[in-house]
Amino acid sequence: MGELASVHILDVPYHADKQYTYYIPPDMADHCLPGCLVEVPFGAGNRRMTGIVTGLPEGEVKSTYKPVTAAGTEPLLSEEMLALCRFMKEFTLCTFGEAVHAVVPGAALTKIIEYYRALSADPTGLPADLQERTRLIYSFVAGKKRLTKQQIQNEFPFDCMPHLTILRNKGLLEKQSVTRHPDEGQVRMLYTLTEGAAETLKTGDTAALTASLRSEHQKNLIAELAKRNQSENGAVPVEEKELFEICGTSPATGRNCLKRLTELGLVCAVTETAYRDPFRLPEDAHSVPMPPPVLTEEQKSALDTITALYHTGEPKAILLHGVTGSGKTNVMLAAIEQVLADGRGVILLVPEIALTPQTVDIYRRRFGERIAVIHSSLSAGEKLDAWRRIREGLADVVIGTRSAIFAPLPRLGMILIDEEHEYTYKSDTSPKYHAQDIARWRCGEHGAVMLLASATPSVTTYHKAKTGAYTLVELKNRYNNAPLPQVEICDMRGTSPTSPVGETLAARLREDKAAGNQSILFLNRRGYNHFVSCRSCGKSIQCPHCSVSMTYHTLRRGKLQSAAEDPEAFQKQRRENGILACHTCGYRTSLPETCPVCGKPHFLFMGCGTQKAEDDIEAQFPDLRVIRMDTDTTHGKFSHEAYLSKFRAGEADVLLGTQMVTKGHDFPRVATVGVLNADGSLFVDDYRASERTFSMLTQVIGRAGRGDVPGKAIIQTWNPDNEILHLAATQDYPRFYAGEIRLRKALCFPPFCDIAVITVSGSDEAVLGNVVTSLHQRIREYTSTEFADIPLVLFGPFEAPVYRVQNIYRMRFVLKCRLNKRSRTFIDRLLCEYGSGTLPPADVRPKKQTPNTDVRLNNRGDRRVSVTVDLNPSTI
DNA sequence: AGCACGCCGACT
DNA sequence: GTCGGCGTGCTC
Repeated sequence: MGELASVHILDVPYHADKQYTYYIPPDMADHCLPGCLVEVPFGAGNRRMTGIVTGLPEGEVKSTYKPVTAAGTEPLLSEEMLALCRFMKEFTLCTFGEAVHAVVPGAALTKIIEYYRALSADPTGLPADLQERTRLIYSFVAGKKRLTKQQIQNEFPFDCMPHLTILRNKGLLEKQSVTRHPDEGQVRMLYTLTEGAAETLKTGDTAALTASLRSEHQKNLIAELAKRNQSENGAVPVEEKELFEICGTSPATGRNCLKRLTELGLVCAVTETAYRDPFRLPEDAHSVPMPPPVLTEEQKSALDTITALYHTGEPKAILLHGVTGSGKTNVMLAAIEQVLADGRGVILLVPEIALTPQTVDIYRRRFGERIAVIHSSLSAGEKLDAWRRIREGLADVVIGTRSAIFAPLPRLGMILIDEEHEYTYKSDTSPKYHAQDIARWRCGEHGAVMLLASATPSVTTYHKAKTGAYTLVELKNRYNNAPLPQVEICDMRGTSPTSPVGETLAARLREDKAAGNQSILFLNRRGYNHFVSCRSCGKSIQCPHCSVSMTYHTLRRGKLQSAAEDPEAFQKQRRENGILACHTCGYRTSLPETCPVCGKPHFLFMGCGTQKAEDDIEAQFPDLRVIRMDTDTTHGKFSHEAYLSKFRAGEADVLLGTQMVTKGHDFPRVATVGVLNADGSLFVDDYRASERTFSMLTQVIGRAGRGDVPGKAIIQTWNPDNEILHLAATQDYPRFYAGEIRLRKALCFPPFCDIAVITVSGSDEAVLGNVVTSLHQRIREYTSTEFADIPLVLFGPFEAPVYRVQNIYRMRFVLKCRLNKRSRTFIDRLLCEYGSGTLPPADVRPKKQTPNTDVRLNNRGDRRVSVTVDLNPSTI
């Protein structure tokens, strides 16, 4: 009874991700509960592995069972989180361990690190029969204390594994594993007067306490503590460091004094968990709580619908569709208030924290200390602290990006997803979950409400609202009945595709400047020139590791020489002033002197990115002050905010940038918004291209003319007749939706089917080809026999849109089908069969492998392939 | 991922 | 005969 544990082991490949049964040694029974972290021996070599106890099955101890070797003190995962991990494994086809990594902060998990160590520091006198490479590795390791496999591998261009195995078998190297325990959190030591001392103080004064003391320092410390003891809100313990600073005591003396005073029974230490929160407001900031916003009639009625649904106590999903400027935030704020008043917590997801500091600020000022903000630029320890604070119930308003959906609120009442249509809510690494799916599941568990908000909902969400799965709540009026910005679609046909600002927009920029207004320009491409191609052979310069063109970036600014006047000097200057960068893998290199393909010396610089736009605008309008904002300029933690506040303060006339300039910033003085290339996102090979373009344009247009300045949006395009552009110009979502949903139905795209993308990748193209062929055969076999009942259409195999990334080749299959238990079982089977990462089944393998020449000594590593699946990916 | 088992070719 | 490389399959 109770002596067995079902364990899911973390960090195992998909096909080995099963529940394993271990027996619990009697002394560990208290610590092996469902949700606990355990350490178990695994595999033939009994490697130490971390696992999670998922259940305590009944049954006999079989002789094959191994024992649990260590256990955490209390469950790390609640029952809800365990169930959530199981759901994610099934729903997204990830491993249980990957789900756990998403659900709890990394710092909460035990890590077992394996090291290699040389048993003798002397690299001479090695056995004679060792290969040169083996010796090389040994002398490298012998010079160091201990190294991980990766650290060793990084030193050598060939596969080290076989050599390490040999060295270990010969007793020259030793493998050891070290457990790194979870971060325990920081505890602050605070000092205060003992109760006895406090009593004395009540009857007498400070002098009564210090009378028996001889040291001046001790007297000072007591005086300060006494002062804090008598403050209005009871005793206020103080940190050692602060205390010493106030009293002007050196740390060494201070500590001695405290020790002595403790012995005398006058002072005692209390501990307090220190939750790190770098974005916490200073104390006085919440002294003036923000009053709740006053709602318009329309907003009030929206809130009533939401409240009514919330009070059913049953899981509900609502789409709050409000045109830009209709005050969705006010309704959300009010909804949150109500849930909090009901004693339950909320999660608010935003697309990207860095871009919405004002949004976060609104909530922070409203809810103060109850808020936890979660996002990627927190350190591991800060994330863990926030997580603990939420679990303890100390924070019940959680604001964050995608991963905040896992916030362990004990009583969850509502999940709000702002800008619901944003692609950032879909994870692109395993587990490839969509925050909305997790939200729906959690709301189901808690009987909570999922509230999706957007001005341009995704077609799938709107469809659910239209067909009754979600409740549709609409806000149709703009705040104060503010008029929509006037939109002008500018035909750019016949102008040079490299000149970013057309005549209409140029005139408008001048007007704005003259009137003291500001403008925002949006261009969906970083860099200077999008690509560089050879004048002779026409080939563009490709990244050596990926199959994409490299983008030219300038490093130094300066007057650009004209190419027409002196091609030689022009090119020399380009080479000296800039570099080529790969936006796929980050590889950077200088511009070559001659074409790598044909050897000719002249290049054409094509396409326009933000850098070039900035230069051109400055050349065309010398008196305009431009701020450029893209991932190249905003690397620092707070640099977004720095640029934005500079712009808000009027220190520039034009804000030029990529996507990030379009997100919810309110700039009262912006009169004009310009979209430099509206076509950029229109003809992407993705069924959501129209949806994206519509939403992007709507958002950009909404930036124009806030405040008392009438706004104008100028959309430059080479396709002025495109319907999507016109629909966005009039902000006519219903018509956009009607057209789009017809198209989706006719072509069978979501929401009328689901899409599964299976990717096979590997660094050996030939082996990859074999695996792809084999997998293709197997899919066809399955779909005509065991899984013939699944309605499905198979596309592929074909090369991924970017075939090669960092020297890994990628082939794809696209499956159109309904995702349900049955079709997931099918894909699960494929992953298990092909997921072992080894060779394809014998029947499709070439008879003889290429001879094991010196060039390809790392046979094993080269021939590995991996098969992954993405269900309803955010891009295809 | 890592380990052992088992098959086939090469070698004492 | 047996040693060793490589491929296959399993991990409580």
